[in-house]
Amino acid sequence: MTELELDRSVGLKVTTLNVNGLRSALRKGLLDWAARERPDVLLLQEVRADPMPDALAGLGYQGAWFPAQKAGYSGVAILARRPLEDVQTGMAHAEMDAEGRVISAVVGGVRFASVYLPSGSSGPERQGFKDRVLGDFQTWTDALLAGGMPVVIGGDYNVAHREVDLKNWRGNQKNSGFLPHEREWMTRHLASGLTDTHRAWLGEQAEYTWWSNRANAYANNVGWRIDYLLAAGVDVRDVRVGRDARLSDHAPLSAQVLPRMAARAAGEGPVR
Amino acid sequence: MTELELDRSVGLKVTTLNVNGLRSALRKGLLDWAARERPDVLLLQEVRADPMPDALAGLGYQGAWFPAQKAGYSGVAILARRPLEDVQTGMAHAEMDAEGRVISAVVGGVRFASVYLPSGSSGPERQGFKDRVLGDFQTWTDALLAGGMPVVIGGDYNVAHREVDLKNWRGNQKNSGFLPHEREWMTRHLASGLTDTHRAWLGEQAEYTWWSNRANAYANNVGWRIDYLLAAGVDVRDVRVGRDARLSDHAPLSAQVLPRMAARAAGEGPVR
DNA sequence: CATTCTAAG
DNA sequence: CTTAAAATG
Repeated sequence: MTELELDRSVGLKVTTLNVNGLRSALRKGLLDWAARERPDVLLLQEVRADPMPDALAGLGYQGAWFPAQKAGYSGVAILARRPLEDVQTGMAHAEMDAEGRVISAVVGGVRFASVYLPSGSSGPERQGFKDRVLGDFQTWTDALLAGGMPVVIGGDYNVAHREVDLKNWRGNQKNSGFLPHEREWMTRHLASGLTDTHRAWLGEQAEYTWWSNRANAYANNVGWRIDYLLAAGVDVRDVRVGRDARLSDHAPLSAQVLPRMAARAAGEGPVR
Repeated sequence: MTELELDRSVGLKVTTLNVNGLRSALRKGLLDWAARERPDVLLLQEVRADPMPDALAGLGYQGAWFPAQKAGYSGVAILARRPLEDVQTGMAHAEMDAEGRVISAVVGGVRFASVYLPSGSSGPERQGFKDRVLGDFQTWTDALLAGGMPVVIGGDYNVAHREVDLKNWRGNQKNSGFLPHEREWMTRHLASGLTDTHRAWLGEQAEYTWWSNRANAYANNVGWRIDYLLAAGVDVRDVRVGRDARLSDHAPLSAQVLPRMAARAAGEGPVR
């Protein structure tokens, strides 16, 4: 057994990725990427397909799927190379659950959640929906954290938190995703006991996870950081944005998740 | 001036083509094809676009367009490298004209019509529509022929006339496009004074103008002859199917159209 | 601008 | 199987 394998055996590598259509991401090389990166837990959003159990089975993944009622729309999934325990589809919220936006499962003693919060960019009606469900989602995470089990939430929040989290913060102060009340909600969300592991590990440097398909947003790195890995009760290290993966309009966001004890024993200083 | 150019100067080269989306055909090289083939008159069906006056303007074509009311559906056009006179959109038939299925214009003293008769393959309702309008279309061509002007009708009739006109005639006797009453209608249509120039020039050999996109119909040449150039009052020669063009699921069908006198003077024996 | 779905062929 | 549009992001 190599040192690398030893190192990995103490934790779980997790990746969150908005695939913008799983079939599209597969065409763009998701399988090769997964074979290379080998995350232990893969949290997918905007799957836009009914359950595809064979999608990553060849690489040893099993999965739990939560599609939207409407075909080709939204949908989340959680895949893992270890047993998935106590899968929970949805968050007991009729509107959110009709759109397939939350799924969670326990892997290695940690509850992992794949979350796709609504976009408000298509109009006032959807912004209203987003605004309403942010509060309900907070209620759900409050209950989750109260359970006491270690938690990792990965997903597309459709909110950039601070000015450093998008290229044109000045011009986007009136646009969905960087509205003052969305940013304040994110501040409260993090204060409720969830660490923004990207910020904690990588600091204040600008690094984005989503680029519009319009213009040349990606080439010019005109992006937003709207995908997060939030953690409670675990230590997290090696947080990394896979900017070059090009599997969708979002980048994969990965990290090593370590049980508190194991990390302490290693004598390092990981996040939280 | 070469002999070829001299030859061309006595007549008009006409091509009919179901483009299955003009934008798609442009992507597949319609412009290069037109620059090579240089038909004087181009009869297009299934344009599936609003008027695109610039589409072939660079090659010296002017056009008349008759789109369907429903965007992206059906639509016919007639383009020519000579002046278009007396353009007539539609056939004074509310249902047909709402679907942009007939347009005609006079070029060089000949009335050219671009026709897209309905498909019945999507179900009984559309087959019923097709069956009804075949009679109305015959009424329209009767009036056209009664006018006494030379006529060329080019288009997608969605009917194969005889057994030689499709690969699997036996298996298609109950399928739209080769139903007995459709074939009988075609027989009467031709008997009303319109020459099937393809049959007249090329004889009994099997040659198709459309291949399904399914399976490997094109590679196996499992096709149908459902596109026609029908003529009255003109001589027609050099009828040719451009099987290798691959501009859509249909092949272009081309011919030389000669005023009766010019053809007679040349001492040849053209069609009719 | 890219995705998936639908209607139509 | 392919096109174009519609909805959505």
